[in-house]
Amino acid sequence: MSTADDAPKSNFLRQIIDADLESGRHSQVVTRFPPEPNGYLHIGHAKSICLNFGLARDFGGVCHLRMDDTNPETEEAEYIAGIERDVRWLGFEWGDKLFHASDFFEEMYAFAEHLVRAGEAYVDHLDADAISDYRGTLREAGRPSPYRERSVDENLDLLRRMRAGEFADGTCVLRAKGDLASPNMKMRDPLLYRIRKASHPRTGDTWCIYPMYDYAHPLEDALEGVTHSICTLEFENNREIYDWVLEHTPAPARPRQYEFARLNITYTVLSKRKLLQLVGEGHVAGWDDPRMPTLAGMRRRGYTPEAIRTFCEAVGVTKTNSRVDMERLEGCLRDDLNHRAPRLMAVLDPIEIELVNRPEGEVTPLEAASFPDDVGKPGSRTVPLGRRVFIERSDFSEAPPKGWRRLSPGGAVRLRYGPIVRCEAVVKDADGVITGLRCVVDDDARANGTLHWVPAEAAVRAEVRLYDRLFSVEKPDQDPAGRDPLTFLNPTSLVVVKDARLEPAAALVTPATHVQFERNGYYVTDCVDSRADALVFNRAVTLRDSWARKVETTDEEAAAPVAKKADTRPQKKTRAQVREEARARDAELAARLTRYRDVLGLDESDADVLTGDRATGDLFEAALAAYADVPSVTRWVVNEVLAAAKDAPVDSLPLTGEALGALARMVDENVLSNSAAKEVFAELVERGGDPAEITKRRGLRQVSDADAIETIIAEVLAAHPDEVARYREGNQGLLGFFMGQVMRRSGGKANPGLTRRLLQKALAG
RNA sequence: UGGGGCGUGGGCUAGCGGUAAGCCACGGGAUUUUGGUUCCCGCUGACGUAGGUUCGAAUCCUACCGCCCCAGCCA
Repeated sequence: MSTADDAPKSNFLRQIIDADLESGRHSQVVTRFPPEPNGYLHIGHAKSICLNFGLARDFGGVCHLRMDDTNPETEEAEYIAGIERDVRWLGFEWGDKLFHASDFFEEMYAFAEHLVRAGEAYVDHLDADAISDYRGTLREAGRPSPYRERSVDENLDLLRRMRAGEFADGTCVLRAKGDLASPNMKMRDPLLYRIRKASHPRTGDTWCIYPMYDYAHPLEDALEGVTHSICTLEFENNREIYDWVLEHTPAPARPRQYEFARLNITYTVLSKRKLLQLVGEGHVAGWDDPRMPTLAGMRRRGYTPEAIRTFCEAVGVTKTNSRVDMERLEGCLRDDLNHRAPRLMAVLDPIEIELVNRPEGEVTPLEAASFPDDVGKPGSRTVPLGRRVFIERSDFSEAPPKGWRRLSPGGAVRLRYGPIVRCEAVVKDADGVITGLRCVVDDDARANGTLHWVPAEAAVRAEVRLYDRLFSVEKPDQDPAGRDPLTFLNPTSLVVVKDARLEPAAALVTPATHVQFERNGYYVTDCVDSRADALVFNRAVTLRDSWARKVETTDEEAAAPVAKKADTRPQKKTRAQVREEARARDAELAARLTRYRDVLGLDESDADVLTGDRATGDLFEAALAAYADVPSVTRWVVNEVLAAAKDAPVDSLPLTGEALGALARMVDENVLSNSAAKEVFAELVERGGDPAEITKRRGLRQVSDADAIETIIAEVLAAHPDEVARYREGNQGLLGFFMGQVMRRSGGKANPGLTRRLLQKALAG
C-alpha cells in the first residue's frame, strides 16, 4: 500500500505491453503522438499525449511526436508550431524524435508501386460519387469498378503519370484491391492515393499525389519503428486495413494498433469540428479563448500542466465510452494551485466601510502571509489599513439567513489579517441602495466570520474576467432533440468586472504567476491583454464554496429530466443465427440437432450449440464414445471446450474426444476434483495427451481423506485468525475465502464437497 | 440492415474462478483569522437481464437487452 500511491494505474494497454515485453515480441517500447496539424490541441489530445509519452517513460521506451501531414489542403505551419509548443508546455520532450508523415512520402510511393506490381492495387478513374455508389451499403456488397482489372503495366504507367502531375485533381485515385463484399466497409477497395495539386507546408510542390490516412499511418509507424500504435475507438474498423497494408508491403516492422476511448467532459465539446465552429463563427475570441478546452485556452485561463497531467492520469484508459465530470478537472486545478498560488485580496463588487473610530489619515501596515499555515510556505506582503476599506457587497446582508457568517447590522466580523469590526449603521441613497457602512473597530466583539477586504485609498484597479463553463448543459453534443450544441452556449460564460479593487501588492504580480484571491478563486494575469499599468486577471476556477451549495440546493434539480430516446437499433446477426444457417446448409448438422435433442435428451440450447459446426459435434461424439455419460460430456464440451477455443474452431485444439471423455469419467468417479480436472484440461488444450498420465505425473489425484483435509483446514485457520473471528461474528461470506485457501493449499486436489462440510464444522467450533 | 466494439454505486475506474476495491461527488463531524485546505466517519451493499457450469461466478458458457462506431478523394 505504501508505494502503490505513485504507481501508475493498471490499464489494458499496460497489460498488453507487459505481455509483449515478457514474450520477447518487443524489447523496447516505441509509441507516438500523431496529431494532424489542422487545428489546436485540446484536453482530449492531452489524454493521448500523457498516455503515449507516459507509457514510453514508464517502460523505458521512447515516444515520437509526429505531424500527420498528409492533407495539404487543411494543414498549416501555424498549427505545427502551436502543437509543438503545447506538447512541450504539457511537460513532454521528444528529443530528436520529431517526425512528419511527409518525411516518408518517397518510401510510401515506392510501396505503392510495389502493390501495383503485385496486383494488389489499381488506378481507378471513377469519380467520387461513383466510387461511393459502387461501394455498396451496409447490407449490400459493393460492385467492382470497371477499371479494377487493368493490367499491371497500365496501372504502373497511370500511377507514374499521376505522380508526374498529368491528371487534374479528382480524375483518378489509387485503390487497394480489397474485398468488395467485406462486411467491413473500410475494406471495400480502400483509397490509397488521391491527387491534390496543393502546396504542402513542408514538401511545397514536390508532390501532387498524397497518401490517405489508412495507407500512410501504418507505414509511418513501421518506418519509425513504432511498436504500439495507440489511437481512439473510432478507428477500430480501420485496424483491418492497417494490418493489410503492413502485410502487403515490404514494411520494415510490424507495429500493432490498439484503440482506447476518447475523452469526453461535461459542459464542453471536444471535437475538432465543433471547436473550429466556435472559433470560426466568433462564439469565442479565438483558439486561445480561456473558455475553450484547447491547451492554449486552458493555459491562458490559468490551468497548469501539472493539473492537466494529474487529471489525465486520474480518468484512466479504457474502451468504454464515458464522460468525465468537469468538476473533476476543476478539482485537479484547485489541488495544484492551493499549494502554489500566493494569496491576495480582491473586491469585485465593493461597498465602502468607514471605520468611524479610526483617526483620519492614520495608516496601519498589516503583515499578511502569502500562504496559510497548512500550506506551509514562506512569504508575506503588507496591507495598509486606513479609515476606509472596501468589502464585497455579497458579504453584507441586512436580513441575514440562518447560518450567516458575514456582516450584518449590529454584527461583527474580522477583517482578514486585521481587526474585528462591528457594523453600526447602513448608509443608503434615495433609492434605498446601500452605498456604505459605518463600523467601529472593536477587538472585543465576537467575530461572526472573516472577510477579505481592500484598503479604499490604496486600492489598485484592475479588470477581472470571470470565466465559467462554456455550455449550460452537461452534454451539449448529445441533445435528445438533436439540437445544435450552440443552442446551449452559456450566456454568462464570461462576465467582465471592469474596475475591481485589489490590495496594493497585486500591482507587483509578475505575468503568468497564479494567485488566489482569498475566499474567491484562482486567477492569473491575462497573457495577452494585461499590462503593468492596466492589469487584467482571468479567473481560472472558483474556490469550492460549500455555503453557495447549501443555499442553492433548490434549482438545478428542477430542470426537467429529458426523456430517454427510445432509439431501438436493429440487432446484428447472432451466433444462434450463424449456427442455424450452418444447419440449413449441412444436413448432417441438422440431423445431429434432432438426434442430440430427441435421442440423447439434451436441452434445446445445448443441442444447438453443439451443432453449429462439424468439429464441435465430432469432438462431442468422440468423447461420448469414450465415456457414455451424456450430461457430463455435454457440460465439458459446452462450458469448457467452447471457452478454451474462444472463437477458433474446436478442431484447432490438440484435445481429442477420447481424452475429454476419459477426463469426464475421472471426475465422475471421484479420481479428480473439478478444479484439478481443470488443470488437466488446460494441459490437454495446450498440448494434448492422456488425462490419466497427466494426473499421475502432476500428482493431481483427488484427496478425499478427511484427516488430510482437516490438517490443511487447521493450518488455514491458524494462519488467518482475523478472518476466523470475523466469520464467527457473522461474516459468512468469508467461507469462500477459506475454501479458496484450502483448495489452494491442497493444490486443487481436495474434494470440494467434503472440504466444505469439514470447513463449516471447523469454523463453527 | 452487414460488421466492429462497450455495459461494475450518482460520475470515472480496479478486478482476470476464492472477503467487490479506489478516486470524485454526496452526507455528517473535527481543526481553521479563506464557508478554502487538511483529517476522520458514513455512502448496509454497484457487477445490464435471464438461464447454465462450479463447492464457489463481476470473472467461464448460452440467450436476450441497451449504448457507441463504420457506407469522405478527412484524420
